[in-house]
Amino acid sequence: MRQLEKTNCETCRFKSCAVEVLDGDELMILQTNCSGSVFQRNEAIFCEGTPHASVSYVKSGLIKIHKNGPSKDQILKIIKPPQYIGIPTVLGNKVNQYTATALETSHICFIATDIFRKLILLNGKFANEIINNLCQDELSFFDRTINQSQKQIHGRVADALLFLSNELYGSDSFQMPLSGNDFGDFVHARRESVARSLAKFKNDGLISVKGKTYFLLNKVMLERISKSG
Amino acid sequence: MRQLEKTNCETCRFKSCAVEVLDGDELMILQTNCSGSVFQRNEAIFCEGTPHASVSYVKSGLIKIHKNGPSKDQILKIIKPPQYIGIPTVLGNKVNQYTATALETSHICFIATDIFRKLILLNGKFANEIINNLCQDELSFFDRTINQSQKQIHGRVADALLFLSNELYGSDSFQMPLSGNDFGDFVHARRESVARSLAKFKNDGLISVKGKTYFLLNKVMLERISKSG
DNA sequence: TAAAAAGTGTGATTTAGATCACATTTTCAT
DNA sequence: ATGAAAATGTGATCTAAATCACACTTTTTA
Repeated sequence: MRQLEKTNCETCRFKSCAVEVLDGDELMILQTNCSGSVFQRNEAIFCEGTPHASVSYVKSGLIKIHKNGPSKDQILKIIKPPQYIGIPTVLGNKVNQYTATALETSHICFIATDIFRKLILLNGKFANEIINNLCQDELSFFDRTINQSQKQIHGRVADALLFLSNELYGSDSFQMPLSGNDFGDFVHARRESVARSLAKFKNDGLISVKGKTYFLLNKVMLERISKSG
Repeated sequence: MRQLEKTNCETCRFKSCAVEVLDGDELMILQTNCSGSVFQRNEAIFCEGTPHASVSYVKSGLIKIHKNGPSKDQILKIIKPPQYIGIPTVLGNKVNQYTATALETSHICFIATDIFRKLILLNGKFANEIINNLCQDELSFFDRTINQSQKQIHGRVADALLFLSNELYGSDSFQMPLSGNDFGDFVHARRESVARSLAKFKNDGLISVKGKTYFLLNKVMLERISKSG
């Protein structure tokens, strides 16, 4: 059984926007019902199909949200901190509708569902922040869905590289957190197709790869490939 | 310019779950900032790329939510009443990220964004209902995305028929609200591919079509096709 | 009510990417 | 360290669905 540690929400360096608006009493409620844990690469935080009674909050690390489909696993999104995960699961259903797995060492807090709901009911500002969060999420998921389903493989792979560089790491070079299979699950393609696409990008001098380190050498061109599909 | 009519929210027969929890004062606030209008088939309620300052609420009719992709339009979801639309657009961005178009004559209410936000901040129960709504939405969108991107055409078309029958009309026969092109945009396929799939289903005795009326004759088999991809 | 426009059905052809096969490299456990 | 297991790269083949082409039907509007 995983060891959970008590957290100190009041002095937490990684407070969410939502928690920022809580008053003293509310923070105390959170405090006494929140605990944290560390997950290593490839450890599951929660699993599709199992019941779960906590909202999770990513304080550090990197998480993939994935779900089994008719023929393969699919990565719905990649989450970087600070961000809540599993809100829809916990508030909408009793059972997780997807799996969350750490892609690198990650610090996660767990907040009991009923407490989370209590905070929503108590404090409109908290609720408002959560709503903003869910809305932003929905919009970016729409975007991703459309791009993934209409572009062809080179465009999708270019998209993913730019996402990793711009959104996740904020740098033109980064350690690839995804295995070939994961990359495929992320861009709706097979591992082999992704490898071929990356090989072409290397060959064309758009990227270079040393071990797990990726360098985006020509982002302008990658953008163009992403746009043209 | 479209004519907007004052509504009476207190006596409205189509109150949302969220509005049900408002108290007298809050209902008054809503009342004075809510107006309605009727949209005919193919009329747009709001358009992608244009600014919008109201949340829309579908009281009756049927709405498609669609968005331009790199190569074609895509129907993200089909909304039946009672349901809010455009919450993410209005609360997340200033500009609509997608278009909403009536598929049949529809009654829509508009609630000014700042009022909607005010109600969230004022009443945690209202916020809670909105959050439930957004969560439910996200989960079903995940499901749909995975199914659409992993099944092949017959499975996707069977899915869509079952969705229309079970979710939208609650009947084994219904008037098809989608044109061939729309159907394609909904199941991520071309019009021709959909026609071929429907032709096969007709041929195999799974459905029959008279004009715009569809009869699902063998749902068990359609379920099986949907599952097997 | 006629003409134009939009929507639909179906055959023939093309193609992106899945699938298969296997060699090579990396990672992991003993 | 060493062998087993997992992950990766790349060529050859196959296939689902897009694309193209065109006849036919329905809807719109002048």
